Amino acid sequence: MAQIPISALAQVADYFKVLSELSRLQVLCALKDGAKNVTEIIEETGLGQANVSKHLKILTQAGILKRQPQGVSVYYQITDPMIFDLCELVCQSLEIQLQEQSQALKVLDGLRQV
Amino acid sequence: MAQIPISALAQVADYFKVLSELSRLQVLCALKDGAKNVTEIIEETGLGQANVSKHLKILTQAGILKRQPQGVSVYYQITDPMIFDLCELVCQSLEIQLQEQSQALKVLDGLRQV
DNA sequence: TTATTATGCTACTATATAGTCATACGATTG
DNA sequence: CAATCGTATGACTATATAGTAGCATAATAA
Repeated sequence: MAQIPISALAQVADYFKVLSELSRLQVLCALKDGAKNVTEIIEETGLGQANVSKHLKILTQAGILKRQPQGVSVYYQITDPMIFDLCELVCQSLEIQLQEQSQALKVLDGLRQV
Repeated sequence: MAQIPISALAQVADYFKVLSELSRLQVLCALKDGAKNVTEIIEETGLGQANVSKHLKILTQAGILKRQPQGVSVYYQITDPMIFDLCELVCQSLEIQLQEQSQALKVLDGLRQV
């Protein structure tokens, strides 16, 4: 605790907060294979326009997306693919938890048979 | 998008949500060097008792902590040190952002001198 | 210019949850 | 058993924010 200043920890918390919304993760997934404009993101996620716009702003302010106006439309792109490493790690952890739970269920099942 | 089911994404979002609170990160940091009981966690974080207890429950339900009653007190322990890898990655990303921002400021400064 | 399309902005509502107080529970001790 | 210590829980308030509707703005086309 003492070694990590509270302000730094708060920034980390804020970063996680940005990633803690299903809609925003959907947007990030939509951009996984490259830049897309707002309309395309709306189509791919099925979210409302104003809503998508809001989330794009939040993600951009967090430094996760880059905004690139191009003619009439605006393209958004992921700046740091590290995001997907984060998701990867969380997914692995969740999988392990599921495995352990199913193991536990098996054991319980075994006990019931006795 | 289509390749990742929405329910899986929602689980990841929930996981990030658990980590998106400063108080909970403080608790995790307090447990970084090993198991502690609730009283010790309260002392180290400076948070209220009821509050700590609540956060401990959330962290335990998320599978991040393990609960171990021991006599009168209850010890909590981190189950998956991967948490700290996550924080590490986020910190690195934040540092890079800061560096880029300071670079940008330098450039602006240079322009102003002309 | 006017129309159209793409995006952003400003309230507003509804919901979730952090923190706190008071109380309850559970294990140990006398 | 009663008392006490450590922890958990329920009720409550205050705050934050997701989603939405409607309007504003900017770029292009007719």
